[in-house]
Amino acid sequence: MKIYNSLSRQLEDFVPLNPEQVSIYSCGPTVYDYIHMGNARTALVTDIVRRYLVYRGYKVKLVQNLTDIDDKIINRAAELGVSAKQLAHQNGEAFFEDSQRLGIHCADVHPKATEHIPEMISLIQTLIDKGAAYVIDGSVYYRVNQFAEYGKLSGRKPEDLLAGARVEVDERKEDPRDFDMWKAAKPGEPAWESPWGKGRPGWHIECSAMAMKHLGETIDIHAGGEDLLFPHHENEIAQSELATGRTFARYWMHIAFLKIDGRRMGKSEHNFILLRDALDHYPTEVIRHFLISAHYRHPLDYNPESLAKSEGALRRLNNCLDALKKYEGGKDGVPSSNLDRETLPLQEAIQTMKSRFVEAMDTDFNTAQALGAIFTLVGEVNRSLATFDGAAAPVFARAYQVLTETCGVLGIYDMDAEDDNNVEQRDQLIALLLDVRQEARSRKDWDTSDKIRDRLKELNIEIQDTRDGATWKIIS
RNA sequence: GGUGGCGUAGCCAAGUGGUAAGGCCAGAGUCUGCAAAACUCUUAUUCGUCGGUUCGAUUCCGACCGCCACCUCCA
Repeated sequence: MKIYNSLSRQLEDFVPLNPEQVSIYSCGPTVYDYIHMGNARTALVTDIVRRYLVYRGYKVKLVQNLTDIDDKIINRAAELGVSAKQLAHQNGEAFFEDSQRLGIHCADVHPKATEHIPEMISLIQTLIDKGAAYVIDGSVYYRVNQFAEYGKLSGRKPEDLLAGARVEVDERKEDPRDFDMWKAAKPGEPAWESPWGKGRPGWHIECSAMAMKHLGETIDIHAGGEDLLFPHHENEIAQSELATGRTFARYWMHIAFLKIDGRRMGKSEHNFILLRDALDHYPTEVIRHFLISAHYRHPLDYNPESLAKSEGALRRLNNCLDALKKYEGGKDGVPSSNLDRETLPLQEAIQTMKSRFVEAMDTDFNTAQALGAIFTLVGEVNRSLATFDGAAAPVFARAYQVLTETCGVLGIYDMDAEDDNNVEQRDQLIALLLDVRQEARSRKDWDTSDKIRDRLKELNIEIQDTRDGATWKIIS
């Protein structure tokens, strides 16, 4: 299994530090607003990485933080006339709600910055003791020139960082590259006690402290949006590695931006689509399919056309799976050797699909390629479904199992879609109507027949007349 | 100015030093009382442009053109 490591800028074999448990830290959102589709992409990729590792037999511990104190939160709270704490809490809850609606499983730990102040203070103190930080007017700065490897993640040299930089240089800092780990409190701001006076943590220190607390000094995979590569992740490395003398994260994964109209979807651009709004318009699986239709390191453009394409693709997948479902768990009846020979191509297609899926996902989680494998099998199954009818049930059952298993890793098939108490009665009523309609049809009473079809359609139930009689499905 | 990335059919998107997965759309067909839906089939001699290396390049190298991102908060 290979992962592209941003640190080495190449594909590397994935070998977890502890074979018993893979540790993953994912940079979560700053909760001053609802999350948008770009945030969703990162969260979804992390979710699928985790699901796939589990599928491959690993145990995984995933930690995803929430930044619940920073300038944006303070400013937004002031605008709204609520406390920063309250605003962060509300948006934190909304974040969990939205994530869940996208089918993202909860992380094992969702640490919050404000609940780890002691750990951060301790880490900062360690760095001060090592001469890697200094205090000015109650704020603590990291001394970048103490860390020889600074810039190793982003490939930036000290001179690069100065020339043409758009940073407003704080004259008090020893070096323009130095960054704050602890911010002295301004009047009226939320603040915590510290050895350097009242204040609050800087952005980068929280991830260092929380990742190390929950996953140890060295973690396997650290993931986040590509915008975090510099300075956020670079600074996390500087803080953590200087403090512990150990490698902070072994594999760095950076998820490319979601774009809209060809430009980055971002909060500062005010061009974002909220995840919850998208979820109001499209099913979970459609949005997931869209977000994984391109490889995670490639930009993806959000637009209604692309979502419509995913809807079409999902329809194709669901039709196939629905047709296959009736063979689910079919007893392993031994097909006649004759049939066995005839279904050999399908049996091989199933095996091929599974190995192609694994190969694709093994190569840096290539979801686009994995989808290709899945849809290739869908075509094979559809052809076989027409050819073999029900006689090849065991093979169809196998196809169903493999397809649901792989689609389950990607989260693009909702097996329990209609798991509802009223379903049975509804089904019986519709069956009754179809019965009546069939009688009308045999009398060539097309008026009655069509009336039943049309009226059901008004109720979003669509009839399809097939060779084996009428079937129906719910449309939206 | 520095750093990184991208440019594959009408659209989206994989991929490989040996001749282009998959999806959407479109066209044709099957089915049907008519439909709808579904399914099947068809759709890039070609991978931004120009050079180079090679028996052979879309894939490697160079130049150029176009687009994007990071260097300030943003996943």
